[in-house]
Amino acid sequence: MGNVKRPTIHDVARVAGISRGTVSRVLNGDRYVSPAARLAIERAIAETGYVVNRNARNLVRQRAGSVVMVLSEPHEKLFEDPNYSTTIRTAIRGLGERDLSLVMMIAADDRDREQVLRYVRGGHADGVLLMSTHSGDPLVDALRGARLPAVSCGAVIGRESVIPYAACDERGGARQMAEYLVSRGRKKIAMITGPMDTPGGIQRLEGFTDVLGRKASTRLVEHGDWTHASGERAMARLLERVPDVDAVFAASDVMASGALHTLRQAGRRVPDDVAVGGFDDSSVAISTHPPLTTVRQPLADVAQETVRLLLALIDGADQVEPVTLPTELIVRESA
Amino acid sequence: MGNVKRPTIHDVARVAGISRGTVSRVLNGDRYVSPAARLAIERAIAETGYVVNRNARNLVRQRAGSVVMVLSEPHEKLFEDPNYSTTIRTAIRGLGERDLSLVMMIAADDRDREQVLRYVRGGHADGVLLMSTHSGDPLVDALRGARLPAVSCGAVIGRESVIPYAACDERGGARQMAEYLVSRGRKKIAMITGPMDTPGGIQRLEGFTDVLGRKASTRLVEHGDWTHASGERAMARLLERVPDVDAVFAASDVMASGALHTLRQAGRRVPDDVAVGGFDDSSVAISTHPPLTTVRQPLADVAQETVRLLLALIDGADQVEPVTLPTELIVRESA
DNA sequence: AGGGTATCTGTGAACGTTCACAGCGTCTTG
DNA sequence: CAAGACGCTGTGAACGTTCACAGATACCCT
Repeated sequence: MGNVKRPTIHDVARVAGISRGTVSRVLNGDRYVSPAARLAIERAIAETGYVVNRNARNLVRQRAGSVVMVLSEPHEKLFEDPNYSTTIRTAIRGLGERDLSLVMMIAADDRDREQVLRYVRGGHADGVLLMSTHSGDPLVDALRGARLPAVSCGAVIGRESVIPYAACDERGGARQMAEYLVSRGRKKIAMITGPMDTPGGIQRLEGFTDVLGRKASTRLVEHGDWTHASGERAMARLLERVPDVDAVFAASDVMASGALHTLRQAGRRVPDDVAVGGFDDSSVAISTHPPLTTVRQPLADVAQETVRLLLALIDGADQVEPVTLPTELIVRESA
Repeated sequence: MGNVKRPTIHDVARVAGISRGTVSRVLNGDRYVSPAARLAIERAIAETGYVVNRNARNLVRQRAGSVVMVLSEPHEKLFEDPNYSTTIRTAIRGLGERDLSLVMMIAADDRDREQVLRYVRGGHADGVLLMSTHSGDPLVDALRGARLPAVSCGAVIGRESVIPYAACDERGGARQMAEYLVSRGRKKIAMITGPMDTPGGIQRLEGFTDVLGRKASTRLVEHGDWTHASGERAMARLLERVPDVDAVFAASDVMASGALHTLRQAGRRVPDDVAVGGFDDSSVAISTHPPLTTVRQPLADVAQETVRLLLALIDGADQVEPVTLPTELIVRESA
């Protein structure tokens, strides 16, 4: 649009009175440039307003110049978390320092996945950042087949060995919550899990059973699917089966909010009759009544580590060690 | 990594026994290609697994090959809405058909904005998709200066004439809610607005006063900042000033949830004593007690229109007409 | 038959970089 | 003083496309 022609490296060279080879060298921080030349070139760059053309650079360097972040949300759950915002922002910054841009793709259905696959297969990305990918996802194998650097933000259960990841210590976080409920004198502690094909689903339950041991009988465990409605239903089933339940740990704040709803309708007081714990410390945690005691994840750190691993892979590392970071218990009024 | 060399258009030409010019023609859907040549080339493409190199194509075409979506979230509000997910997905699909990829940037603070500006100024994007930009944002003028196609998803108040947009009819939606509350016999209807530098803040209040007329006295209007806490505080002030208030319309579900909290603490029953209306139909709308009557926006349609406008601009249109789409009232139990 | 279209094809020259190479001073060192 | 090392510079050749142009064939119309 009405763009005046952009200055090229030739223009800079001409203005500075130096060859384009040397200009390229200062652009890329080569050692062998005389102070005089460097100064002249920097002046010329400022004067012309030169910015490198990424297409030309990436063409000759044989790179794509971008990393694609794939959001796999099997359900209609989607964004919802402030998680994404933090993660995306952190990723953008980390990648930006290496002149990589972050392109977004969503892999919610087969059509989406097809598109993602074509994209990465086509060599249009230098790496892949997987978000909330579940274990059965065909994308994982496809990506593996494409031999492209890929890292997951959050472990991909059953695939830890095939896709490196940075994640928070979900199991440890669940353990914190369970220990807290026990320490408050709760005796009959139930759990509402997430889907058992997600890391959050599996590992948060593991942490729970770590603490409760054989007290964590199947009678006290119900499975949800992260949604509010599933939290409601799971709580209803628990109340029916174990009327004297005095605490419930939901694997997400949203499900905890559903549980609160059911408890209220059943006339139970929270936390007096039943203590409720959530997970995520998402925005709903403070909009429920009472506000949720929950587990906070170190999202920014996880994101940063994810990017670090991916960059290492892009730089040619054969493999990288997964990273796990600790969570924090946030005590509010629901427990 | 370990990538075998990717086939180029030359390889396809060689395998098909046809010149690269003709290959390029079938790739770009040119009319003048004989059926025989087309067939041979398609075979060769399939055989070699050829995929066009975007850098080379974009280099010669003098395009960036991507559109950047800028998320401007002045506060810590950030993602939160499923809004984003829908919008992003729709945008990816729409842009994908034109071989444009969607790169994400966040402009929450000056450092971010600086980065965004460098990026678009540098010609690294063919267009800009503005999300939730507020009127004072320096980015708007900067973008304007860069003479780059830019469209906002949701109007930028005070800048409607400078940045084209697709948005839902916020004012009409607020009108729907106000009319509904009136029709249910509510007499003292209050409003909790959003920040008055956002379209949602201004236009939802306008719709409210459209219906209430002089009954919408300043006594009945409180300003919030979209957060839960601001909803709580605004409601508290309203209760103090107008104890006999019998309905409140909050400009967002999150603030409505805050209002519910305050009302409950004040011993008011919802909807019996006070009806509560929200806006957005976001995930919190069904996790509150009682579930919120709210206004749903046609997000997918808005996103699609936004992309359409941007593409028109990229294609060289001098200007485009803004688009406004109707909202829908969702009646639940809070009103 | 001859001239004009319409359809199809191949070729050369860009697009804006980086990178390897070669060249040339100057300094150090044996 | 020759030989090498070091610091710095310019040049040519890629990278993989598209696009304009020119040439070739076939067809239609007068």
